[in-house]
Amino acid sequence: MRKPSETMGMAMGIKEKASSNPHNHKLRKGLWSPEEDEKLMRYMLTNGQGCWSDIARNAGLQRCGKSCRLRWINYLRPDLKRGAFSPQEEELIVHLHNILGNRWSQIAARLPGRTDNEIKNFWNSTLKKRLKMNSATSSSNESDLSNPQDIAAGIMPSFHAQYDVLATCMDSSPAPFPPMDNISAPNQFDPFPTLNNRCDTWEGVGFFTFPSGIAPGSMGDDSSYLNLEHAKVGLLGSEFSVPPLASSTTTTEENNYRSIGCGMDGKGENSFSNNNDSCFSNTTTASFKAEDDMSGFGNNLQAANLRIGEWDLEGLMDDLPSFPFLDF
DNA sequence: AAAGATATCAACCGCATGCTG
DNA sequence: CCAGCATGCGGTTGATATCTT
Repeated sequence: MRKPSETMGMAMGIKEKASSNPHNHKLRKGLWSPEEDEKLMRYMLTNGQGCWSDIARNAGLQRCGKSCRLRWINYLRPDLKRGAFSPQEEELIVHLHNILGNRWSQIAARLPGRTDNEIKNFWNSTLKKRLKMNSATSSSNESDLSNPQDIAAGIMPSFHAQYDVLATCMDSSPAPFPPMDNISAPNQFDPFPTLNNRCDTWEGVGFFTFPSGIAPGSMGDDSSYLNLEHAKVGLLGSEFSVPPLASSTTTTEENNYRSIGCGMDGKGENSFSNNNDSCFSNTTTASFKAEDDMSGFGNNLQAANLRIGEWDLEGLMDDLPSFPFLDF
């Protein structure tokens, strides 16, 4: 594992020498030197957060505000948790990714002290690979890869039961769920179907359980909508509790994490709000980002022209008690 | 020991949204 | 309404550490 080191910073310092020339007003790029870190850290601790371009200027940094912001968020923030992810954190990340997909900032908001970048890197470099290996191992033993349930089981053995729940839901509920056996042709197989942007596709519903009497899609006028208002996230036959958004910190940055507006944004991605009420009053048809997410059985789902509306995943998560094994 | 392959992660980039004048 | 700017997000890149041959 590569550790941040001064040598890296020094090396970059040399590389960036030209741009740090006082007569050259080009902004510096690349790795931060310890001196730059100190300047930014000192400024932030003294003055607090403000306009990032002002911070960059006032702190005497030849960096753009964006770069300063990133450095602060990902490295200098005092409340950052250092070191490797604990097994509990790993599991939580996997769970949250199943629910939220690649919404790293949303995931990070539930892992105090961790940054979206860190989680994203960890997912891409470690978890994805590990789960893929699990999948391969599992599938070579007993599973038929044409069956999504088996894939999910291979990737996340502990989630197998949730697909049973899904199957039950599908059996008893109308319209919104595409038939599982329509989901994928074996040779188009995305080795990772359950891990890609789960809530962007119907794959995600596999991990939701519904209270009795509430059938998925039965709450809205349009039966193709999935209303998650009362859905709970299931795990291992019991309710999987997702930790609430981090609330112990008071920095603006942390608040920013929590101030994502409700509804679907222009990117076609849904964003969420802490305001549960406003979320539901703001119904929007979601045309989820699909360009690189609809691999595997997602393609077929897209073809089915399904829509997901009235998401209140934020509310859903906030309603749940704390994740039990995290000692934040 | 050296070279190549792989893993890791800091930082950048482009795009989108929100705010303000 | 529009333009410009600041901010936030997710994807990607590239440098370096570590592992393997």
